[in-house]
Amino acid sequence: MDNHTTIDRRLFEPAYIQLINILREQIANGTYLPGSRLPSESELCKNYKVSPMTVRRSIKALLDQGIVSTVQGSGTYVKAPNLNGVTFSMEEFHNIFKDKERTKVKILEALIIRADDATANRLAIGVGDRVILIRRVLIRDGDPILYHKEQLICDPRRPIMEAELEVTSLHGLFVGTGETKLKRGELAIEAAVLSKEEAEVLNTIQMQPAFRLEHIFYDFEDKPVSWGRFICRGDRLKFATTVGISNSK
Amino acid sequence: MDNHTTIDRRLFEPAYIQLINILREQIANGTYLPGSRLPSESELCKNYKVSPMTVRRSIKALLDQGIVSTVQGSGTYVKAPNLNGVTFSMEEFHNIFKDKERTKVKILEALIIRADDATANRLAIGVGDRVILIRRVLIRDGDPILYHKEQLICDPRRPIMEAELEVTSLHGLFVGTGETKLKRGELAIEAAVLSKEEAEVLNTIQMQPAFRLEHIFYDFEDKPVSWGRFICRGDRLKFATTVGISNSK
DNA sequence: AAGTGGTCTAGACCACTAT
DNA sequence: TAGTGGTCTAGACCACTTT
Repeated sequence: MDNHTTIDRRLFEPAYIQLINILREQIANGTYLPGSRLPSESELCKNYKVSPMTVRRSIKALLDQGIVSTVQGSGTYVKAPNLNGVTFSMEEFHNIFKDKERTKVKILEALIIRADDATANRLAIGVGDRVILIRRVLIRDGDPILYHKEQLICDPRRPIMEAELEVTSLHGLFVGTGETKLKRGELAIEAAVLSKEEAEVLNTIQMQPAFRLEHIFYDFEDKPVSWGRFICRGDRLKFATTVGISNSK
Repeated sequence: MDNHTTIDRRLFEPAYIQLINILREQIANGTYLPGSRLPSESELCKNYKVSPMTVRRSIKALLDQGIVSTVQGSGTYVKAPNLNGVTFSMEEFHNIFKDKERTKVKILEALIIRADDATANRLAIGVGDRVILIRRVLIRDGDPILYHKEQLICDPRRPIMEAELEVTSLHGLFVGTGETKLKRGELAIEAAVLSKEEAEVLNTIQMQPAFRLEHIFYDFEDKPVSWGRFICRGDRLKFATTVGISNSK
């Protein structure tokens, strides 16, 4: 009955983290199989000598990890791994930017052009209105790995060039500078094959599989400020994730 | 000073949800700009007449949504939207399976073959060992949209065919049946172009951009049970998400 | 009726940051 | 030193499920 690990209050690790790991381990080793019920919250309180809020916090964490599901009035149940709530993170993508030593951003072009249909549509402006086009390539260890093409609305109230380039600086997009005037962004991943232009910039051949990450950013008035695309060779990027109990905590 | 919305205890909506929405709205309308500090937890307790745990729950939710960050001893700060913690869900993908009326799974082939290099490697068996190959196509409204190719280890202790097909039934993979013996799975999205075979199954032309979702599932002894790939035309699938404050709650 | 999870209170002590 | 977030307690009441 008391056949379980205990929580060590002397450790640096908080009680609710210890309880998360205890329950995760018990699920991982088959003590509680998919579909079975975990001990009730009040039982866990008694067994591990912690307060209800601490138990709830631990269970909430397992809930967020997609490992269990709760049914009010009934109990907490171990979920079978499934593809339902799976998410893929951009961590791999993000890592490209992390070590600034190895990566350099090269601006290929920055000029004012007239908006075409697609651009006018996405930026909610008129066809032929002026927009700023920026083409950048991100180079790691001398190797071009990411092509970024972006169009920004021309705000007459703002000074044009240098400052504008900072509105969505690549670094700002990724780490978040805290000084932005941007409220939100919409992102989408598409499968694509490299066009001739894209292949040239990325120093490879046409028709190779690639990811396109399209983004539109909005200001606090919900007006579009910029839209663009990251293009990345498919063999340089992978979105990976796990379901169920992964071995690394 | 008391210039704020209040929490209505008569509503069905819990207090912590109301507080989440109040803070989200204030961030969305620019009351608190990116980089600025939210009122302290004790201030929020006083202002909205709720207990510390309720305030913490609300702030934890904003933290999980990537909208704010907390610094112990300093405060809670509004984050500028960035691509750092962005995740893409498989919801769109999952929706393909949801209405069972419109979608049918057709088994193209199910037979025992000898493992090749790639299969032996992923399933941790020997080259030439017997595996079960299943090729399925998912059809929606008469239109083939998803091609699934999977290889399962032959477990001599299990009866072969019918039962085996259920180990990773497409429906089971997505909704989670609760009866699985699977502990965890690893997933990865790759960009690809359709091969001749894939294009034929999906009733389209070669070299079209496509997503490949590779998966490996493990049992409770951490032994691989199956590996396979979903192949989907790029024009039938899009992974989308938002950063910052999205307009829909 | 008994048990379960969902919400919430009104405090406490600690680690950390700012000044 | 004062203020902040991080952890935790020991209860309470409610909505819901199970028997």
